[in-house]
Amino acid sequence: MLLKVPNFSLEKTLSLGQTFVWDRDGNYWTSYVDKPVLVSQIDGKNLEVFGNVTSAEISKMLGLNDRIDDINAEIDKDSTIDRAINFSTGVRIVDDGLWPATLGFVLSIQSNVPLILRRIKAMSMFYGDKGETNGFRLYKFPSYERIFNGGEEALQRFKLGFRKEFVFSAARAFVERDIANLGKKDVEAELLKIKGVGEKVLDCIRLYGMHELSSFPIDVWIRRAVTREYSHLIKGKDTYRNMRDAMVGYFGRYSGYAQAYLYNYFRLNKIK
DNA sequence: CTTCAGGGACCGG
DNA sequence: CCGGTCCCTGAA
Repeated sequence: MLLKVPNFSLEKTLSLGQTFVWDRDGNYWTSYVDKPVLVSQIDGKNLEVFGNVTSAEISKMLGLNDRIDDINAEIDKDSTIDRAINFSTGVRIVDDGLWPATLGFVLSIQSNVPLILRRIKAMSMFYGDKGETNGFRLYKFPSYERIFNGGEEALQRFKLGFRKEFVFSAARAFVERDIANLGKKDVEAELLKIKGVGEKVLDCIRLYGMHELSSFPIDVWIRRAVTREYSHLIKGKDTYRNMRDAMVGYFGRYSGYAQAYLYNYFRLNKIK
C-alpha cells in the first residue's frame, strides 16, 4: 500500500522519543502490537506500508489524520514556538494505544529513551509472539496478560529496579479491571490507581496512548523550556500542575503538539 | 574510581 | 505541600 502524506516525516516522527511500539530496521520501521506492520519512506515523500493493515489503522497509529496546518497555525503564538514548529516540520503525535503507552511511560521513570526502548525490546523477546512480514522478523509488544500471568518475579531478569512493581501493578490493573475497555473518564481514574502512574505519566498516556491532543506532559526538557521561555505565564510556584495548566491555557486544545515541538527543539539542540 | 542525571512517583511528616 | 528515597544505566 502506498500512502500520499504531504508534510510528513516518518523519521522525525518515530525517532522523536514519543513512541515505544516502533523499531528501526535499516530504512524500515517495524511494529507489532496487534499485527506485524512494516513502513518506509524511502523517497522522503510517499509512505510504503506492508503487512495486513488498513490505511485507517496506519493513519491512526501515526497521527496522519491530524490537520497539521490548522494545528500549527493555532499554536503559533510566539517566536519560540514558531522556531520549534519550523524545526519540527513533518512531526506527528503517534497513537501507541493505551497499554503500550502505559507500559512505556511507567518504564520511562528516571530513564532515558534508549534505555526504555531496550527494556521493551527485551520484554518483547521474552513475552512476545514471533511475527513476520516481508522477511522482517518481529516480536510482539509484551501484553499485560503475559506479564501478569508470568508473575512479578519473572520481571527480575529485566533489571527494572523500582519500576518492577510498577510494571506488575500496571499489568495487574489491565487484567483485573479491564482498563482497555472502559470509558474515557473511568480510564484516567483507573490509571491513576496504578503504582507508578502519577500526573506526568498520566499526561503522557493521554497524549501518546489516547491521542488527547490537549495534553501537555512536562518532563525535564519541557520544564527547562517552560522555565526559560514561558515563566511569565505561570501563576504561583513552579509545581507540575501550575506549569501544565498555564501552558494548556496558553496553547489550547492542541497543546500536545506544542509540547512535542518544544521537546524536539530543545532536546535536539541541547538547550538547557 | 566516584558522581550524577535520566521523559518521576511514593511515603511520611 | 515538602523532602528524602527508591533501582539501574551510562556519561562525565
